Amino acid sequence: MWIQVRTMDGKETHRVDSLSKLTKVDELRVKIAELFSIQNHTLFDYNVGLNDIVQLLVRQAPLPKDKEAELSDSDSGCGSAQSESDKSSTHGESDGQSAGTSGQTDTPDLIDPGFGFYKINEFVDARDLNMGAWFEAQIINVTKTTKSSDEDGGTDGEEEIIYHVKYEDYPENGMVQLRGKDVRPRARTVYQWHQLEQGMIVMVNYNPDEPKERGYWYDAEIQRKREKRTQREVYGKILLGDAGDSLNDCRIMFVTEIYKIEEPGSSEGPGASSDRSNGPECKVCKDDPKKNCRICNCHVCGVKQDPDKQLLCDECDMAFHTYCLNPPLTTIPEDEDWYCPECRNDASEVVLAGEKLKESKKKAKMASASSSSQRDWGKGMACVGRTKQCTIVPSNHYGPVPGVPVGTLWKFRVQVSESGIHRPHVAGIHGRSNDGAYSLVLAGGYEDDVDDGNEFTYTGSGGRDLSGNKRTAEQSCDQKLTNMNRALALNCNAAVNEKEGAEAKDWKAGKPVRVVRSSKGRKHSKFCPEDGNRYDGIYKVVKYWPEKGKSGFLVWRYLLKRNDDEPAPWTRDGKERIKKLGLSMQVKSARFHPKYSPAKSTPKKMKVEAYKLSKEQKALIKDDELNKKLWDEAMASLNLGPRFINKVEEVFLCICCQEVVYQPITTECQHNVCRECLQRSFKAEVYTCPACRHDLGKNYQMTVNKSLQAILTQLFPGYSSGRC
DNA sequence: GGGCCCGCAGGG
DNA sequence: CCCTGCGGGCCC
Repeated sequence: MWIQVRTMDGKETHRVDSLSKLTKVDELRVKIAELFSIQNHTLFDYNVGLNDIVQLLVRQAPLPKDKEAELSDSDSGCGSAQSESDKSSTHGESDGQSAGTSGQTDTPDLIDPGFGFYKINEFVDARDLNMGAWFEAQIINVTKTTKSSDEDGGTDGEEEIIYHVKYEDYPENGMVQLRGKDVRPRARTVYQWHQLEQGMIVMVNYNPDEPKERGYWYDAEIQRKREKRTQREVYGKILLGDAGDSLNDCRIMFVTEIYKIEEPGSSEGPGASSDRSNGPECKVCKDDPKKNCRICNCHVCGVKQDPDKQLLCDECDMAFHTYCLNPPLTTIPEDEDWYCPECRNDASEVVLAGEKLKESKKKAKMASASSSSQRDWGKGMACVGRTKQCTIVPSNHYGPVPGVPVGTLWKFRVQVSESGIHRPHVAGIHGRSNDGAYSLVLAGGYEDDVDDGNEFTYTGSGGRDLSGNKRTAEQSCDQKLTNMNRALALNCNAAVNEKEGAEAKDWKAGKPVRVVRSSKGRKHSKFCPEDGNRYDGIYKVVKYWPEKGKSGFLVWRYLLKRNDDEPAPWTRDGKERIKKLGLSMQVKSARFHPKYSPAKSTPKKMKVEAYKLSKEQKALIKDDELNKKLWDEAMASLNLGPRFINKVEEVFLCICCQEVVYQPITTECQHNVCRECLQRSFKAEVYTCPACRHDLGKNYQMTVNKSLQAILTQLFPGYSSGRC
């Protein structure tokens, strides 16, 4: 097996030969580094695209030395830590399969240098100072040095202990010298789900580049956890170390591998070397080397041996010994692709012209399966997932969402989804065919539609050929009054009629539809926003009917009319209200996405009318004496006009839940945290300020800052709904 | 600027 | 599970 590696600019291409299923990523890294004489590439550089299959077989991690002793009776070096009876109790265990124990049976003796927290030869975790992640390492030497005054402001001449470590998986890095704060006892305690609490600092596996994939081990502060019917979710702030950088609200994919951070001096014995880097790759056999596994080994015989004679099926990813095939293969096939007997399409399955395609495998149907496109899919806002979910109202809620005023503007559809105004990621109508439609988006997808603001026509969905994994296409057949089309019809105050449509007897009595106008609709409607997606309020379905669209195919059409007390955004009142509420384009995705950071979103400096605080608001701000400093900071942004509100939001953001503080506790260290968030922290027996770790004491009296709550409620009407 | 086609969310 | 879909980034 070989792979081809090309640089991004395409100038350099090398073939990496003699790889097998068992090639370690580290080995591959070294090979690539040699070929290109550079290091530290990303998957992107390797052209490993989304959905590309990179088969990794995980090397069995060296067993913890104490476990090794339990499992094998070839124990020789670590008897000192074990009693005689302990040893004898492990006799009888077969040593035949100790493939994972790296052949190095001697446990190094720990040498106490006489100072510092760690002994020579001890297994520890050590931080990589460039990326901030922690790696398994071993102490090779401990020395003392004299601190220079420019570091940490330490006094000149003070002694500092330097740990010389070797990263276990990166021997090519050689010896690295680290200070005490970048070394700690090897993590060995996995938290149980119920032990995880908001505010805890833990060690997690995270991949900043591919957040769904396995990555490196970082410290993280848990921001929230959630248990859904089928899955458990933990979100945290990834702490990148010295630079002080952090990534907020990152979904921790590996919730069963969240480690306790061990305190210096807590190690017992040599420190365990854990298998945490990889976890069991095979869910079936849990990487048990003794088991014959037809999933991670040969799919026919299940035996691990002869990895170089195992062919990987390009469809199902299973491995097959050449000699296990029927008939056996004597040579490795030349073809780029190889399919196992189960996946191979034989002649009888070939789809004849005009025949319906067999829908056997979804993957095979995807357009990318047949094209050789090298595009970098899966990045950007088209493909991001939601990072928060609106829980203020259920997904089948009719009418306005509390706290989201008419005129609210979002850059991306995913944000509209997060807000609860219009939940689908792409679809124009949100509804249920046996209930009704809750919301729709006007984005000019159908040119038959007309819009005069107060009234507009809308075209149903369907009638398009979406094969090729498309989301939209030419109209190519008639639409039916099913799915979302039927849902929207049910909003009309009339008995549903799937043939001719219907007209409401009393249109205002129909079910309310939240309407969002998108800038994409601007080519046809001047009521659409210049940019982004704007919530325009409640409309009702006056009537609906089938008609032949411009395409020549039948489409369902709807007439909707505005029925909302909140003024429409394009009216004088509406504009006034938008200004008053300080509504501005929300571009900040909860996901870390520097390209769309708010600072860059308004490059043009525009002179705006300063934000005007009412007398009452000014008084309330003055009342909040505890936060005088913060208010001074916020008030300095009054000249930003509506963006003053964003500033307030930023200044009074709760560090735990990342929302404007609710029922705020103003700590003695001058930070504001939601009462609930702080209580949660205390429940986890963390009695420090979540923002600065200042010790508040177990018996800290939590007093809600009523003045702050009052002014925040003024500035963010309805923000507290759903927060209690 | 237009075509391609991905993950994601939601319904059925 | 599978189907649907008035997004949106990347490539040409």
